[in-house]
Amino acid sequence: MNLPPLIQSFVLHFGEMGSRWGINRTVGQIYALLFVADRPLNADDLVDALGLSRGGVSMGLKELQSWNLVQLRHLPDDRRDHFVTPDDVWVIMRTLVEERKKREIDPTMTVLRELMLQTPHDDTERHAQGRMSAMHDQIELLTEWYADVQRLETERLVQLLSLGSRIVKALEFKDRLFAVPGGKRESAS
Amino acid sequence: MNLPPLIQSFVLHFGEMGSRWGINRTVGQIYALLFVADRPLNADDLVDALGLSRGGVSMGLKELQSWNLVQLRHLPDDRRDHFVTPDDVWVIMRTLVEERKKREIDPTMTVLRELMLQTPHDDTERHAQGRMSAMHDQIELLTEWYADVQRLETERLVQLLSLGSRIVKALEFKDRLFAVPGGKRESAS
DNA sequence: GACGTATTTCAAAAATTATTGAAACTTTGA
DNA sequence: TCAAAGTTTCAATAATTTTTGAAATACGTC
Repeated sequence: MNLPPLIQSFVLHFGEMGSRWGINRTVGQIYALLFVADRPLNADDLVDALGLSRGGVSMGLKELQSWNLVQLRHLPDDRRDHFVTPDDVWVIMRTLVEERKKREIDPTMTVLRELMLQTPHDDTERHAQGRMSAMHDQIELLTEWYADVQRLETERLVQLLSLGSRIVKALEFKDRLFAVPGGKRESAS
Repeated sequence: MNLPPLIQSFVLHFGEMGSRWGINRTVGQIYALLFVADRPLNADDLVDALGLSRGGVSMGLKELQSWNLVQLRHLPDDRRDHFVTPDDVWVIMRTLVEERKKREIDPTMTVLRELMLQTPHDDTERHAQGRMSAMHDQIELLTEWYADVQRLETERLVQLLSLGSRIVKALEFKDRLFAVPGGKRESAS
């Protein structure tokens, strides 16, 4: 590996974190380098810079493309494939959430929905189904909230995040105007 | 494995998803069973129900405890350790986010902060440091938002989530009242 | 302290996942 | 159609992770 020290530290860290993030070292390193690179890189660049095998780079890039985390880019007068990550870190974050949801949440929701349809057969199963139902409903609330918020332009989203929990102050003030249909009654606050 | 069909499907699914969630099959199955069980279970219960080895169950429980996802519980007149998951799925979700942040985000933030302090040494490093800085700032905004929102009572949180992006309507209305101190100047909107 | 029970540890084996590199395939331009 | 350049595949190998189960340790009671 032959990289400026700042970049090398970053790349090595991403390689190490890979296993916690559900990707392998190779993929982590390739992504890290593309993320900080100041120009599109091709497979040879990656092989040289990271000291990986040709095949490994090819597979890593394929995986990153399947995650929509890198994009193919062609340079004039060069028929090799080059790759970049999106410039906008918000685009990257949205992609990450989207893809993780697809891989880590959607399959479970499918199973939970199926299990909801079965008829419990004794108290133990009835209790289990109740727990699964609670899990299902909570995940659904979260994913629907995200689907909703995700449609906001980045600028509004940042505004919202910057506000943090001060948002609640605004809500308290407006409780009467924006009542949630069917919402619970509360003790006067 | 000897479980009612509804529970068995759930347990097997969690075992399969384990690898995507960064836990192993054993841990996934143990957690799933504890989550739906209608009483605290001990290590023997888990060995019998899941067909795992004694040692595997011990290690799995240790890992789940390190994640704060299961709690030790003692029953009267029984000196064996029993285990439960928290009843409240919101408590579970908060724990999960907390622990994933600790494992998947905090180490990277530490590295990013260190790399921010280094002096870039040419244009390539300067560009790389800019990218790292953008990554750092975005993650910080998100984690601070979460730290903030996380302090809300569950009821308020659910209220907020239910509102989804309709929250923006409220914000638009109140832009002038809740200006963020030090916020960016923007083209007139 | 000694006994019986419960729990943890850990080395070895099994299973899974990552990586290499050579061969096969694809694409492009002449 | 061919040759050269670029890319992907995949079987073999390496590395890592998971799982087992027997031995060691801890705990509680007499």
